[in-house]
Amino acid sequence: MPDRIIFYPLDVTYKIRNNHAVIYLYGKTAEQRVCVTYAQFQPYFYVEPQTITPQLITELKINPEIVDVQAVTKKNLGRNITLLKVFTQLPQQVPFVKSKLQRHPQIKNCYEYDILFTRRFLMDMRITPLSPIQVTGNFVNDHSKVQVFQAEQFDSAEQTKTDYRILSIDIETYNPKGKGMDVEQPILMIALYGDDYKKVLTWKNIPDCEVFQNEQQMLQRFKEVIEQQKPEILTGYYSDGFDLPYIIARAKKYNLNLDVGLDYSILTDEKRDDIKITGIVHLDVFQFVKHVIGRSLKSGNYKLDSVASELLGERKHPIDIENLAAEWDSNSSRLSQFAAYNLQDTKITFQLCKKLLPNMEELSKIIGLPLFDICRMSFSRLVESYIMNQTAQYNELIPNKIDEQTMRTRRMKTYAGGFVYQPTPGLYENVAVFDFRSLYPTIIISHNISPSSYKCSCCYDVIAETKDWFCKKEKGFLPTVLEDIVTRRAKLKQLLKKDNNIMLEAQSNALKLLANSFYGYLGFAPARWYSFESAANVTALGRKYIQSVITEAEQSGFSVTYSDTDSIFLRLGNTSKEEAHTFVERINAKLQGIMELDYEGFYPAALFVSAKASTIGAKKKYAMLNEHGQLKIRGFETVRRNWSIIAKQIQLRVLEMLLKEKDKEKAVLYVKEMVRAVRAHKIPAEQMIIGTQLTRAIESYGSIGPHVAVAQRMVQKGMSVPPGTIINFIVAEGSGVVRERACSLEEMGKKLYDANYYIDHQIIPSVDRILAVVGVDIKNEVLPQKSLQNFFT
DNA sequence: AGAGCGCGGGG
DNA sequence: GTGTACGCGCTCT
Repeated sequence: MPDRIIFYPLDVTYKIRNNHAVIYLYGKTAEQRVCVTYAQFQPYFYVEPQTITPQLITELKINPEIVDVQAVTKKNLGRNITLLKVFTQLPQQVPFVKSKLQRHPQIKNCYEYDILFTRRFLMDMRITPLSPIQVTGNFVNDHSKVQVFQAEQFDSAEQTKTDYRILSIDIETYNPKGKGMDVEQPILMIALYGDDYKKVLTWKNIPDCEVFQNEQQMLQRFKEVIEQQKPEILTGYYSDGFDLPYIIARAKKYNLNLDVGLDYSILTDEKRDDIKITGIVHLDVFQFVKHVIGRSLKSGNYKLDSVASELLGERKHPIDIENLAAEWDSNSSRLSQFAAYNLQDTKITFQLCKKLLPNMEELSKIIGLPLFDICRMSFSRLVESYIMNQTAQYNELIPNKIDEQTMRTRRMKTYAGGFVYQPTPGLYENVAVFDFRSLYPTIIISHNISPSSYKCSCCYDVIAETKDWFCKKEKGFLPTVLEDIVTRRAKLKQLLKKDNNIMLEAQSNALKLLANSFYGYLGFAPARWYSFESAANVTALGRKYIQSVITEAEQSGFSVTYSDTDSIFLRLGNTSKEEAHTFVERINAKLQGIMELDYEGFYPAALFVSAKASTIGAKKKYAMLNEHGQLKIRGFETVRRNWSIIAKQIQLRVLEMLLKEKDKEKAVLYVKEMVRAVRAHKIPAEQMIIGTQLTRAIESYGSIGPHVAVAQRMVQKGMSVPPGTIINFIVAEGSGVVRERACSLEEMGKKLYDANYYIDHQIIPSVDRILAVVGVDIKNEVLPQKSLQNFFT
């Protein structure tokens, strides 16, 4: 007698058992974690023959890897197409059989051969991650940490919600000042934070911590806590790139088996930049922030402190982590503050995860992909996955990915982008920023923009600028999918008016995100549904619409400072902030449908710099001062690590002097003074250090940059420089290219740093475009003699 | 000018 | 895992 369970799928994988692909769905019932297996799903793909003949089908069936062939009809961009559905024994045979059949003289093309097997299963079986399903089958014995339920059948179930157990992790490592990630150094603390467990593990006597003899025992305990806490979600901040790879590397050193997977699989970071744990969803909050919500944040960076501060109103503990190594060595009593700092990081990561989870959950359900994938995908991939999920409903064929050559061709072909109101470089006061993102979805829907409706033979209604037209009679697949998103969202908004439910809100956000990403997807070169003509006409129409808003803004007494694809920066002039609000309301009242101008924020000061070698303002490169006196810096590369401390410091001070203090003379004097100090070698060499990461094995470098040259000498001295090492170097005086003069701090000895290099390549580039805005040519200010010298010789 | 390479997040 | 991010800017060749 079979059992029945209500199951919430969280993640999916598959294994080969007895020459058969078996799906392993990991998730939970209302009570506990469970693994559901299913063995009746067969891999397949499609081939398009010249003509379908019984002989061809018979011939294909002789193939040892092919288990069945069926004729099917699908729609391919509006046209019907007859195909053969070719089933193989194993998923990995699909690409193999596809390559073989592609060479067959009677076969024109192959389709859907690169849809991941687990993805195919979810789509075809209509199994939606996180949505409960009724599973009929039996509990069986298997080598697993959770009960395994062998499924015979899946049925729909009542859509109820369940909670997930989250465990947040964060490590602190021994990392003496100035060094990058170095897995040769030990992990000092591991914090874990969940609903029933909030603890810091360490191996020195620190109050309120779980103290171990050594790092190895601490790591062993880390594994135990995961086993005891039984999280469904393990979260961290940049845990894909730091915490987990670090833990894996240290465990490897001690030959410690990190078999945390629910099938006893070992945690590994081999050959991938994300880390998957079988049966436990590893959510790296940073990935989701960076890919999905980053653009909507006020903060210009994605550091944990900034993001938590903005989303939670909670900060990291204000402690200088650079001092940890020294305090550790001296057994300082202040170590408990570092433990508290460590725990705080897991706490805010836990809270961020909880806060963002509804959005991720709804995206996961709407797009039909597991949370693991959702939290790591960029907009275009989210859109593509959503469209792929919709193909079944419309019987559409999924277009193939394209080859490298086509990709290059697509990338070469450009079209006029979104409207860019060229900012006049300048320092402005009272700037209001508006977001105009729902413009493009409306255009795609109302103008039926899609590849299948492009230049139809039945209607002719040209778009003035492009002389193109789109069918008015037959709706294209893509506009249909997009309109469905918009309609669903409109209904949700009605519901939200009555019931301000967090999940409905998240659903609405997910749909908004998809709708707003649709246009970008059409022009995204690797897109399966890429359509140059569609993208080009969307922007052409967009420019028309936006320009009319800009005209209106100007007529209302605002000056437009800057505008690009999705935002407009207005200078208030004599008008007030309230009038800006009124203006937005007035525009919104006129806009049709869901078209909407969002008020993004108000900035008392804003600085726009010019693009390189141009008097036109650079796109997405500006610094603004918000109402709380914080600088919002966008697009300046100097904030990065591979600039010297001195250059970063000078840039920040100059921006502060211009935006906060509004004192350009002071800024110029400051730069001149710093240049003089650099020239006189009054700045300590430490401030001149440029840190660049060695990303691979030293032998594998073709071109030898300054950091590689320094690393080569380190190797000669017998030091180990594994990939990931940050090479700190200083450019010393002398002749030859930069590489020949790059030295580590130790190698500097009595040598002097090359003042000219730092002035020309670090300091001036970090401020020249900023100061150019206020009419200062810093190069001339700093090097006034040059022109005179030329004059006299 | 084109190719090669590193940046972000973490400590 | 039916696999291999992204877009920009610097340095070397």
